[in-house]
Amino acid sequence: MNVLIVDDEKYIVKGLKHSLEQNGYNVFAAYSGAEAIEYLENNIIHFIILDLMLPDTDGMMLCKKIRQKFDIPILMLSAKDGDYDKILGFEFGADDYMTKPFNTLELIARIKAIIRRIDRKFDDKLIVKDDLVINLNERKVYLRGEEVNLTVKEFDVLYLLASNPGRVFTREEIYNMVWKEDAYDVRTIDVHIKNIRDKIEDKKHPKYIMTKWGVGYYFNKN
Amino acid sequence: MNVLIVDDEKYIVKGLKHSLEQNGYNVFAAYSGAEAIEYLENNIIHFIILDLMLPDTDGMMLCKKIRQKFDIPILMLSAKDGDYDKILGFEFGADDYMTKPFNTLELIARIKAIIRRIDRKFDDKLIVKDDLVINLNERKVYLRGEEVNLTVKEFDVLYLLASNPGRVFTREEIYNMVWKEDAYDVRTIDVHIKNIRDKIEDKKHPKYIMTKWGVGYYFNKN
DNA sequence: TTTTTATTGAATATATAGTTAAAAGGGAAT
DNA sequence: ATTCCCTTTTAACTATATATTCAATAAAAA
Repeated sequence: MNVLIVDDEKYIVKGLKHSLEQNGYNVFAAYSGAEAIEYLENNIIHFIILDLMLPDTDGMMLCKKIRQKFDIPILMLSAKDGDYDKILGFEFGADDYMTKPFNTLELIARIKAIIRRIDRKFDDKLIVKDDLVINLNERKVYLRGEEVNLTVKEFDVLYLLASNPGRVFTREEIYNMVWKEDAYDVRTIDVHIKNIRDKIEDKKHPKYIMTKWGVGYYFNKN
Repeated sequence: MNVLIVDDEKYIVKGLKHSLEQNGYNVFAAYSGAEAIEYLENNIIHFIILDLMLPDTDGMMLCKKIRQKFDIPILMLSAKDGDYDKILGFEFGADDYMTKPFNTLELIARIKAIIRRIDRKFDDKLIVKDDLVINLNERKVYLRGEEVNLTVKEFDVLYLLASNPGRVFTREEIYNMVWKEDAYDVRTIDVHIKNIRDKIEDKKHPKYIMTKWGVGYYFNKN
Protein backbone atom coordinates (compact mmCIF):
# COMPACT_ATOMS: atom_id res chain seq x y z
CA MET A 1 0.00 0.00 0.00
CA ASN A 2 1.70 3.16 -1.25
CA VAL A 3 0.99 6.49 0.41
CA LEU A 4 2.08 9.82 -1.00
CA ILE A 5 2.51 12.71 1.43
CA VAL A 6 2.28 16.11 -0.19
CA ASP A 7 3.66 18.65 2.26
CA ASP A 8 6.53 21.11 2.25
CA GLU A 9 7.18 20.98 5.97
CA LYS A 10 9.91 18.42 6.14
CA TYR A 11 9.60 17.62 9.80
CA ILE A 12 5.94 16.74 9.40
CA VAL A 13 6.76 14.53 6.46
CA LYS A 14 9.46 12.85 8.44
CA GLY A 15 7.25 12.15 11.45
CA LEU A 16 4.35 10.88 9.37
CA LYS A 17 6.55 8.75 7.22
CA HIS A 18 7.89 7.03 10.25
CA SER A 19 4.47 6.33 11.76
CA LEU A 20 3.01 5.10 8.52
CA GLU A 21 5.96 2.83 7.86
CA GLN A 22 5.47 1.37 11.30
CA ASN A 23 2.01 0.43 10.11
CA GLY A 24 3.20 -1.28 6.99
CA TYR A 25 2.71 1.45 4.43
CA ASN A 26 5.27 2.42 1.81
CA VAL A 27 5.61 6.16 2.06
CA PHE A 28 6.66 8.64 -0.60
CA ALA A 29 6.86 12.39 -0.36
CA ALA A 30 6.32 15.35 -2.65
CA TYR A 31 7.18 18.83 -1.49
CA SER A 32 5.14 20.80 -3.97
CA GLY A 33 2.06 20.53 -6.12
CA ALA A 34 4.03 20.11 -9.31
CA GLU A 35 6.13 17.42 -7.77
CA ALA A 36 3.00 15.63 -6.55
CA ILE A 37 1.38 15.53 -9.99
CA GLU A 38 4.58 14.37 -11.58
CA TYR A 39 4.96 11.67 -8.98
CA LEU A 40 1.41 10.43 -9.44
CA GLU A 41 1.86 10.22 -13.18
CA ASN A 42 4.87 7.96 -12.89
CA ASN A 43 4.09 5.79 -9.90
CA ILE A 44 1.35 3.69 -8.43
CA ILE A 45 -0.08 5.41 -5.38
CA HIS A 46 -3.02 4.15 -3.33
CA PHE A 47 -3.55 7.00 -0.94
CA ILE A 48 -2.68 10.71 -0.76
CA ILE A 49 -2.16 12.86 2.31
CA LEU A 50 -2.34 16.44 1.13
CA ASP A 51 -1.37 19.46 3.14
CA LEU A 52 -3.24 22.55 2.03
CA MET A 53 -0.33 24.92 2.55
CA LEU A 54 2.05 24.44 -0.31
CA PRO A 55 4.61 26.79 -1.81
CA ASP A 56 3.59 26.69 -5.47
CA THR A 57 -0.06 25.75 -5.55
CA ASP A 58 -3.30 26.30 -3.74
CA GLY A 59 -4.01 23.00 -2.01
CA MET A 60 -7.69 23.04 -2.89
CA MET A 61 -6.98 23.43 -6.58
CA LEU A 62 -4.39 20.73 -6.43
CA CYS A 63 -6.94 18.42 -4.81
CA LYS A 64 -9.39 19.10 -7.60
CA LYS A 65 -6.74 18.53 -10.21
CA ILE A 66 -5.70 15.22 -8.69
CA ARG A 67 -9.31 14.20 -8.43
CA GLN A 68 -9.89 14.80 -12.12
CA LYS A 69 -6.92 12.80 -13.27
CA PHE A 70 -6.66 10.06 -10.67
CA ASP A 71 -9.06 8.00 -8.65
CA ILE A 72 -7.03 7.98 -5.46
CA PRO A 73 -8.45 8.78 -2.03
CA ILE A 74 -7.21 12.05 -0.54
CA LEU A 75 -6.97 13.05 3.09
CA MET A 76 -6.51 16.77 3.58
CA LEU A 77 -4.40 18.28 6.29
CA SER A 78 -4.77 21.88 7.28
CA ALA A 79 -3.90 24.28 10.04
CA LYS A 80 -7.30 25.89 9.57
CA ASP A 81 -9.96 24.55 11.87
CA GLY A 82 -12.91 26.49 10.48
CA ASP A 83 -16.03 24.57 9.49
CA TYR A 84 -16.07 26.43 6.23
CA ASP A 85 -12.60 25.26 5.30
CA LYS A 86 -13.49 21.66 6.01
CA ILE A 87 -16.63 21.79 3.95
CA LEU A 88 -14.71 23.41 1.13
CA GLY A 89 -12.18 20.63 1.34
CA PHE A 90 -14.89 18.03 0.83
CA GLU A 91 -16.38 20.07 -2.01
CA PHE A 92 -13.04 19.97 -3.75
CA GLY A 93 -13.06 16.21 -3.58
CA ALA A 94 -11.29 15.30 -0.35
CA ASP A 95 -12.23 12.01 1.25
CA ASP A 96 -11.37 13.22 4.72
CA TYR A 97 -10.08 16.35 6.40
CA MET A 98 -7.99 16.72 9.54
CA THR A 99 -6.68 19.79 11.25
CA LYS A 100 -3.17 20.22 12.59
CA PRO A 101 -2.00 19.34 15.10
CA PHE A 102 -3.42 15.86 14.74
CA ASN A 103 -3.11 12.54 16.49
CA THR A 104 -1.15 10.23 14.27
CA LEU A 105 -3.09 7.21 15.41
CA GLU A 106 -6.33 8.87 14.44
CA LEU A 107 -4.85 9.73 11.06
CA ILE A 108 -3.91 6.13 10.50
CA ALA A 109 -7.31 4.93 11.68
CA ARG A 110 -8.94 7.26 9.18
CA ILE A 111 -6.73 6.09 6.34
CA LYS A 112 -7.56 2.53 7.20
CA ALA A 113 -11.28 3.26 7.33
CA ILE A 114 -11.25 4.76 3.85
CA ILE A 115 -9.24 1.95 2.35
CA ARG A 116 -11.35 -0.64 4.10
CA ARG A 117 -14.50 0.93 2.73
CA ILE A 118 -13.18 0.68 -0.81
CA ASP A 119 -11.82 -2.83 -0.42
CA ARG A 120 -14.96 -4.18 1.09
CA LYS A 121 -16.69 -3.75 -2.25
CA PHE A 122 -14.17 -6.02 -3.87
CA ASP A 123 -13.64 -8.31 -0.99
CA ASP A 124 -15.02 -11.73 -1.64
CA LYS A 125 -16.30 -13.36 1.46
CA LEU A 126 -14.34 -16.57 1.50
CA ILE A 127 -14.20 -19.60 3.69
CA VAL A 128 -11.08 -21.67 3.13
CA LYS A 129 -10.50 -25.11 4.56
CA ASP A 130 -7.80 -27.37 3.17
CA ASP A 131 -8.58 -27.83 -0.51
CA LEU A 132 -12.01 -26.31 -0.22
CA VAL A 133 -12.90 -22.70 -0.94
CA ILE A 134 -16.39 -21.37 -0.43
CA ASN A 135 -17.10 -18.03 -2.06
CA LEU A 136 -20.26 -16.40 -0.79
CA ASN A 137 -20.56 -13.65 -3.38
CA GLU A 138 -20.08 -15.99 -6.26
CA ARG A 139 -22.02 -18.66 -4.43
CA LYS A 140 -19.47 -21.05 -5.78
CA VAL A 141 -17.39 -23.76 -4.20
CA TYR A 142 -13.96 -24.76 -5.40
CA LEU A 143 -12.24 -28.04 -4.63
CA ARG A 144 -8.54 -27.99 -5.45
CA GLY A 145 -9.22 -25.03 -7.68
CA GLU A 146 -11.93 -26.84 -9.61
CA GLU A 147 -15.39 -25.42 -9.42
CA VAL A 148 -17.89 -27.75 -7.79
CA ASN A 149 -21.44 -27.40 -8.93
CA LEU A 150 -23.71 -27.21 -5.90
CA THR A 151 -27.42 -26.56 -5.94
CA VAL A 152 -28.91 -23.74 -3.90
CA LYS A 153 -29.89 -25.89 -0.97
CA GLU A 154 -26.61 -27.72 -1.02
CA PHE A 155 -24.70 -24.47 -1.01
CA ASP A 156 -26.78 -23.01 1.77
CA VAL A 157 -26.38 -26.06 3.96
CA LEU A 158 -22.65 -26.24 3.37
CA TYR A 159 -22.26 -22.54 3.98
CA LEU A 160 -24.20 -22.71 7.20
CA LEU A 161 -22.05 -25.51 8.55
CA ALA A 162 -18.78 -24.11 7.26
CA SER A 163 -19.34 -20.67 8.68
CA ASN A 164 -19.61 -22.24 12.13
CA PRO A 165 -16.92 -24.87 12.16
CA GLY A 166 -17.15 -27.33 15.02
CA ARG A 167 -20.65 -26.29 15.94
CA VAL A 168 -23.06 -29.23 15.67
CA PHE A 169 -26.38 -28.51 14.00
CA THR A 170 -29.38 -30.74 14.42
CA ARG A 171 -31.38 -31.45 11.30
CA GLU A 172 -34.13 -29.29 12.66
CA GLU A 173 -31.75 -26.39 13.07
CA ILE A 174 -30.40 -26.79 9.58
CA TYR A 175 -33.89 -26.99 8.17
CA ASN A 176 -34.99 -23.94 10.09
CA MET A 177 -32.04 -21.85 9.04
CA VAL A 178 -31.79 -22.84 5.42
CA TRP A 179 -35.42 -23.40 4.54
CA LYS A 180 -36.62 -20.71 6.92
CA GLU A 181 -39.55 -22.81 7.94
CA ASP A 182 -40.24 -25.67 10.26
CA ALA A 183 -39.14 -29.09 9.22
CA TYR A 184 -41.75 -31.53 8.05
CA ASP A 185 -39.56 -34.44 7.16
CA VAL A 186 -36.08 -33.97 8.43
CA ARG A 187 -34.58 -36.89 6.54
CA THR A 188 -34.34 -34.53 3.62
CA ILE A 189 -31.24 -33.13 5.23
CA ASP A 190 -29.56 -36.53 5.07
CA VAL A 191 -30.03 -36.65 1.37
CA HIS A 192 -28.63 -33.20 0.87
CA ILE A 193 -25.65 -33.99 3.05
CA LYS A 194 -25.06 -37.10 0.99
CA ASN A 195 -25.21 -35.14 -2.22
CA ILE A 196 -22.81 -32.50 -0.92
CA ARG A 197 -20.43 -35.22 0.21
CA ASP A 198 -20.61 -36.86 -3.18
CA LYS A 199 -19.39 -33.60 -4.63
CA ILE A 200 -16.70 -32.48 -2.21
CA GLU A 201 -15.56 -35.44 -0.13
CA ASP A 202 -13.23 -38.29 -0.92
CA LYS A 203 -15.43 -41.35 -0.83
CA LYS A 204 -15.56 -43.14 2.49
CA HIS A 205 -13.42 -40.53 4.20
CA PRO A 206 -15.39 -37.37 4.84
CA LYS A 207 -13.15 -34.65 6.19
CA TYR A 208 -15.29 -31.58 5.78
CA ILE A 209 -18.82 -32.48 6.80
CA MET A 210 -18.88 -34.76 9.81
CA THR A 211 -21.75 -36.69 11.38
CA LYS A 212 -22.43 -36.31 15.06
CA TRP A 213 -24.21 -39.56 15.70
CA GLY A 214 -27.62 -39.09 17.22
CA VAL A 215 -27.41 -35.32 16.95
CA GLY A 216 -26.70 -33.93 13.52
CA TYR A 217 -23.87 -32.63 11.37
CA TYR A 218 -20.97 -30.27 11.72
CA PHE A 219 -18.13 -28.82 9.71
CA ASN A 220 -14.71 -30.07 10.65
CA LYS A 221 -12.66 -27.59 12.58
CA ASN A 222 -9.23 -29.18 12.51
CA MET B 1 -30.64 7.87 -0.81
CA ASN B 2 -31.95 6.53 2.48
CA VAL B 3 -30.27 7.51 5.72
CA LEU B 4 -30.98 5.88 9.05
CA ILE B 5 -30.33 7.92 12.18
CA VAL B 6 -29.82 5.84 15.30
CA ASP B 7 -30.17 8.12 18.29
CA ASP B 8 -32.45 8.29 21.27
CA GLU B 9 -32.29 12.04 21.66
CA LYS B 10 -35.36 13.10 19.76
CA TYR B 11 -34.40 16.71 19.32
CA ILE B 12 -31.15 15.74 17.64
CA VAL B 13 -32.98 13.36 15.35
CA LYS B 14 -35.47 16.05 14.49
CA GLY B 15 -32.81 18.62 13.66
CA LEU B 16 -30.72 16.22 11.63
CA LYS B 17 -33.70 14.86 9.79
CA HIS B 18 -34.67 18.32 8.70
CA SER B 19 -31.19 19.23 7.46
CA LEU B 20 -30.72 15.97 5.63
CA GLU B 21 -34.10 16.20 3.98
CA GLN B 22 -33.21 19.67 2.77
CA ASN B 23 -30.30 18.02 1.03
CA GLY B 24 -32.43 15.46 -0.70
CA TYR B 25 -32.02 12.48 1.61
CA ASN B 26 -34.82 10.27 2.82
CA VAL B 27 -34.41 10.05 6.55
CA PHE B 28 -35.51 7.31 8.91
CA ALA B 29 -34.97 7.04 12.62
CA ALA B 30 -34.38 4.29 15.15
CA TYR B 31 -34.29 5.11 18.84
CA SER B 32 -32.50 2.02 20.07
CA GLY B 33 -30.06 -0.62 18.92
CA ALA B 34 -32.71 -3.29 18.58
CA GLU B 35 -34.90 -0.99 16.56
CA ALA B 36 -31.98 -0.15 14.30
CA ILE B 37 -31.20 -3.79 13.52
CA GLU B 38 -34.82 -4.57 12.87
CA TYR B 39 -35.13 -1.59 10.60
CA LEU B 40 -32.05 -2.54 8.62
CA GLU B 41 -33.32 -6.04 8.13
CA ASN B 42 -36.54 -4.89 6.58
CA ASN B 43 -35.59 -1.81 4.62
CA ILE B 44 -33.04 -0.60 2.16
CA ILE B 45 -30.69 1.84 3.86
CA HIS B 46 -27.67 3.45 2.21
CA PHE B 47 -26.10 5.26 5.13
CA ILE B 48 -26.20 5.09 8.91
CA ILE B 49 -25.61 7.86 11.41
CA LEU B 50 -25.01 6.17 14.73
CA ASP B 51 -24.96 7.91 18.07
CA LEU B 52 -22.82 6.02 20.55
CA MET B 53 -25.08 6.75 23.51
CA LEU B 54 -28.07 4.48 23.28
CA PRO B 55 -30.42 3.17 25.93
CA ASP B 56 -30.26 -0.55 25.24
CA THR B 57 -26.95 -1.19 23.54
CA ASP B 58 -23.34 -0.20 23.56
CA GLY B 59 -22.90 1.84 20.42
CA MET B 60 -19.54 0.28 19.60
CA MET B 61 -20.93 -3.22 19.74
CA LEU B 62 -23.90 -2.19 17.68
CA CYS B 63 -21.54 -0.77 15.07
CA LYS B 64 -19.65 -4.03 14.92
CA LYS B 65 -22.87 -6.00 14.64
CA ILE B 66 -24.16 -3.85 11.82
CA ARG B 67 -20.81 -4.13 10.08
CA GLN B 68 -20.95 -7.92 10.21
CA LYS B 69 -24.42 -8.19 8.76
CA PHE B 70 -24.67 -5.24 6.42
CA ASP B 71 -22.34 -3.44 4.08
CA ILE B 72 -23.57 0.05 4.85
CA PRO B 73 -21.34 3.01 5.69
CA ILE B 74 -21.55 4.23 9.26
CA LEU B 75 -20.79 7.66 10.64
CA MET B 76 -20.43 7.69 14.41
CA LEU B 77 -21.56 10.53 16.58
CA SER B 78 -20.31 10.92 20.10
CA ALA B 79 -20.09 13.43 22.88
CA LYS B 80 -16.63 12.12 23.65
CA ASP B 81 -13.84 14.04 21.98
CA GLY B 82 -10.93 11.86 23.07
CA ASP B 83 -8.56 10.53 20.46
CA TYR B 84 -8.86 7.10 21.94
CA ASP B 85 -12.62 6.99 21.47
CA LYS B 86 -12.28 8.04 17.87
CA ILE B 87 -9.69 5.40 17.13
CA LEU B 88 -11.85 2.81 18.85
CA GLY B 89 -14.76 3.86 16.70
CA PHE B 90 -12.77 3.22 13.56
CA GLU B 91 -11.58 -0.11 14.96
CA PHE B 92 -15.19 -1.12 15.37
CA GLY B 93 -15.84 -0.47 11.74
CA ALA B 94 -17.00 3.13 11.57
CA ASP B 95 -16.36 4.98 8.33
CA ASP B 96 -16.22 8.36 10.00
CA TYR B 97 -16.47 9.83 13.47
CA MET B 98 -17.72 13.23 14.60
CA THR B 99 -18.01 14.71 18.05
CA LYS B 100 -21.01 16.58 19.33
CA PRO B 101 -21.78 19.39 18.99
CA PHE B 102 -21.15 19.25 15.26
CA ASN B 103 -21.70 21.48 12.29
CA THR B 104 -24.48 20.01 10.23
CA LEU B 105 -22.97 21.18 6.98
CA GLU B 106 -19.75 19.38 7.83
CA LEU B 107 -21.73 16.26 8.63
CA ILE B 108 -23.43 16.39 5.27
CA ALA B 109 -20.14 17.07 3.51
CA ARG B 110 -18.68 14.00 5.17
CA ILE B 111 -21.64 11.81 4.22
CA LYS B 112 -21.33 12.98 0.65
CA ALA B 113 -17.60 12.30 0.61
CA ILE B 114 -18.10 8.73 1.74
CA ILE B 115 -20.89 8.01 -0.70
CA ARG B 116 -18.99 9.65 -3.51
CA ARG B 117 -15.97 7.49 -2.80
CA ILE B 118 -18.07 4.33 -2.94
CA ASP B 119 -19.93 5.31 -6.08
CA ARG B 120 -16.72 6.17 -7.85
CA LYS B 121 -15.33 2.72 -7.22
CA PHE B 122 -18.48 1.25 -8.59
CA ASP B 123 -18.13 3.27 -11.76
CA ASP B 124 -15.36 1.84 -13.81
CA LYS B 125 -15.91 3.78 -16.96
CA LEU B 126 -14.96 1.04 -19.39
CA ILE B 127 -15.48 -2.67 -19.05
CA VAL B 128 -13.82 -5.00 -21.53
CA LYS B 129 -14.43 -8.73 -21.63
CA ASP B 130 -13.40 -10.79 -24.63
CA ASP B 131 -15.18 -9.30 -27.62
CA LEU B 132 -17.44 -7.15 -25.50
CA VAL B 133 -16.83 -3.52 -24.60
CA ILE B 134 -19.15 -1.63 -22.29
CA ASN B 135 -18.69 2.10 -22.21
CA LEU B 136 -20.47 3.84 -19.36
CA ASN B 137 -19.99 7.39 -20.51
CA GLU B 138 -21.40 6.71 -23.96
CA ARG B 139 -23.79 4.16 -22.50
CA LYS B 140 -22.94 2.02 -25.48
CA VAL B 141 -21.95 -1.59 -25.91
CA TYR B 142 -19.73 -2.94 -28.65
CA LEU B 143 -19.45 -6.55 -29.74
CA ARG B 144 -16.42 -7.23 -31.93
CA GLY B 145 -16.26 -3.52 -32.62
CA GLU B 146 -19.88 -3.38 -33.77
CA GLU B 147 -22.22 -1.29 -31.70
CA VAL B 148 -25.00 -3.27 -30.08
CA ASN B 149 -28.27 -1.48 -29.58
CA LEU B 150 -29.40 -1.98 -26.02
CA THR B 151 -32.38 -0.34 -24.41
CA VAL B 152 -31.99 1.65 -21.20
CA LYS B 153 -32.97 -1.18 -18.89
CA GLU B 154 -30.93 -3.69 -20.82
CA PHE B 155 -27.87 -1.50 -20.53
CA ASP B 156 -28.38 -0.90 -16.83
CA VAL B 157 -28.81 -4.58 -16.08
CA LEU B 158 -25.80 -5.58 -18.14
CA TYR B 159 -23.70 -2.84 -16.61
CA LEU B 160 -24.66 -3.81 -13.08
CA LEU B 161 -23.67 -7.41 -13.66
CA ALA B 162 -20.53 -6.61 -15.64
CA SER B 163 -19.19 -4.17 -13.10
CA ASN B 164 -19.18 -6.94 -10.51
CA PRO B 165 -18.01 -10.00 -12.40
CA GLY B 166 -18.57 -13.26 -10.58
CA ARG B 167 -20.87 -11.74 -8.03
CA VAL B 168 -24.30 -13.36 -8.23
CA PHE B 169 -27.28 -11.02 -8.13
CA THR B 170 -30.74 -12.20 -7.27
CA ARG B 171 -33.56 -10.87 -9.37
CA GLU B 172 -34.65 -8.80 -6.41
CA GLU B 173 -31.23 -7.22 -6.12
CA ILE B 174 -31.13 -6.43 -9.80
CA TYR B 175 -34.57 -4.93 -9.65
CA ASN B 176 -33.70 -2.88 -6.58
CA MET B 177 -30.52 -1.53 -8.04
CA VAL B 178 -31.66 -0.85 -11.56
CA TRP B 179 -35.26 0.17 -10.99
CA LYS B 180 -34.53 1.69 -7.61
CA GLU B 181 -37.72 0.36 -6.18
CA ASP B 182 -38.98 -2.88 -4.74
CA ALA B 183 -39.77 -5.63 -7.15
CA TYR B 184 -43.36 -6.57 -7.73
CA ASP B 185 -42.95 -9.21 -10.39
CA VAL B 186 -39.38 -10.23 -10.71
CA ARG B 187 -39.77 -12.40 -13.79
CA THR B 188 -39.45 -9.31 -15.88
CA ILE B 189 -35.72 -9.65 -15.26
CA ASP B 190 -35.74 -12.97 -17.10
CA VAL B 191 -37.11 -11.34 -20.18
CA HIS B 192 -34.56 -8.58 -20.09
CA ILE B 193 -31.78 -11.10 -19.65
CA LYS B 194 -33.06 -13.04 -22.60
CA ASN B 195 -33.18 -9.93 -24.74
CA ILE B 196 -29.66 -8.93 -23.74
CA ARG B 197 -28.47 -12.42 -24.53
CA ASP B 198 -30.13 -12.31 -27.92
CA LYS B 199 -28.06 -9.23 -28.64
CA ILE B 200 -24.65 -10.13 -27.26
CA GLU B 201 -24.42 -13.89 -26.86
CA ASP B 202 -23.80 -16.66 -29.35
CA LYS B 203 -26.99 -18.66 -29.35
CA LYS B 204 -27.03 -21.63 -27.01
CA HIS B 205 -23.64 -20.79 -25.53
CA PRO B 206 -23.87 -17.79 -23.24
CA LYS B 207 -20.44 -16.73 -22.13
CA TYR B 208 -21.09 -13.32 -20.67
CA ILE B 209 -24.28 -13.49 -18.66
CA MET B 210 -24.58 -16.72 -16.73
CA THR B 211 -27.48 -18.18 -14.79
CA LYS B 212 -27.02 -19.28 -11.20
CA TRP B 213 -29.85 -21.70 -10.87
CA GLY B 214 -32.16 -20.93 -8.00
CA VAL B 215 -30.37 -17.67 -7.25
CA GLY B 216 -30.05 -15.27 -10.12
CA TYR B 217 -27.60 -14.09 -12.74
CA TYR B 218 -23.95 -13.13 -12.88
CA PHE B 219 -21.36 -11.86 -15.29
CA ASN B 220 -18.71 -14.37 -16.21
CA LYS B 221 -15.40 -13.73 -14.58
CA ASN B 222 -13.12 -16.04 -16.53
C1' DT C 1 -27.12 -59.28 18.98
C1' DT C 2 -30.51 -55.90 19.01
C1' DT C 3 -31.82 -51.40 18.39
C1' DT C 4 -31.29 -47.11 16.79
C1' DT C 5 -29.72 -43.99 13.50
C1' DA C 6 -27.52 -42.83 9.09
C1' DT C 7 -26.73 -43.58 4.21
C1' DT C 8 -28.12 -44.49 -0.29
C1' DG C 9 -30.56 -44.88 -4.83
C1' DA C 10 -34.49 -44.32 -7.46
C1' DA C 11 -39.19 -42.51 -8.25
C1' DT C 12 -41.96 -38.75 -7.94
C1' DA C 13 -43.09 -34.09 -7.11
C1' DT C 14 -41.96 -29.37 -7.17
C1' DA C 15 -39.63 -25.26 -8.32
C1' DT C 16 -37.25 -22.42 -11.39
C1' DA C 17 -35.60 -20.82 -15.89
C1' DG C 18 -36.33 -20.02 -20.85
C1' DT C 19 -39.30 -18.53 -24.48
C1' DT C 20 -42.92 -16.39 -26.85
C1' DA C 21 -46.44 -13.28 -27.85
C1' DA C 22 -49.43 -9.94 -26.65
C1' DA C 23 -50.72 -6.04 -23.74
C1' DA C 24 -49.43 -1.92 -21.47
C1' DG C 25 -46.71 2.12 -20.96
C1' DG C 26 -44.10 6.33 -22.43
C1' DG C 27 -42.10 9.84 -25.19
C1' DA C 28 -41.63 12.52 -29.42
C1' DA C 29 -43.60 14.49 -33.40
C1' DT C 30 -47.56 16.05 -35.44
C1' DA D 1 -54.66 15.79 -27.67
C1' DT D 2 -53.53 12.01 -30.98
C1' DT D 3 -50.79 8.93 -33.29
C1' DC D 4 -46.85 6.22 -33.92
C1' DC D 5 -43.01 3.68 -32.49
C1' DC D 6 -40.24 1.64 -29.35
C1' DT D 7 -39.63 -0.20 -24.71
C1' DT D 8 -41.20 -2.58 -20.84
C1' DT D 9 -44.15 -5.63 -18.46
C1' DT D 10 -47.25 -9.38 -18.01
C1' DA D 11 -48.89 -13.84 -18.69
C1' DA D 12 -48.94 -18.39 -20.44
C1' DC D 13 -46.48 -22.29 -21.85
C1' DT D 14 -42.43 -25.38 -22.23
C1' DA D 15 -38.24 -27.28 -20.73
C1' DT D 16 -35.16 -28.41 -17.25
C1' DA D 17 -32.99 -28.61 -12.78
C1' DT D 18 -33.67 -29.55 -8.14
C1' DA D 19 -36.03 -31.23 -3.90
C1' DT D 20 -38.47 -34.65 -1.46
C1' DT D 21 -40.06 -39.00 -0.28
C1' DC D 22 -39.69 -43.72 0.49
C1' DA D 23 -37.80 -48.13 1.10
C1' DA D 24 -33.77 -50.83 1.32
C1' DT D 25 -29.20 -51.20 3.23
C1' DA D 26 -25.34 -50.03 6.14
C1' DA D 27 -23.20 -48.51 10.25
C1' DA D 28 -22.86 -47.28 15.07
C1' DA D 29 -24.19 -47.68 19.83
C1' DA D 30 -26.15 -50.32 23.60
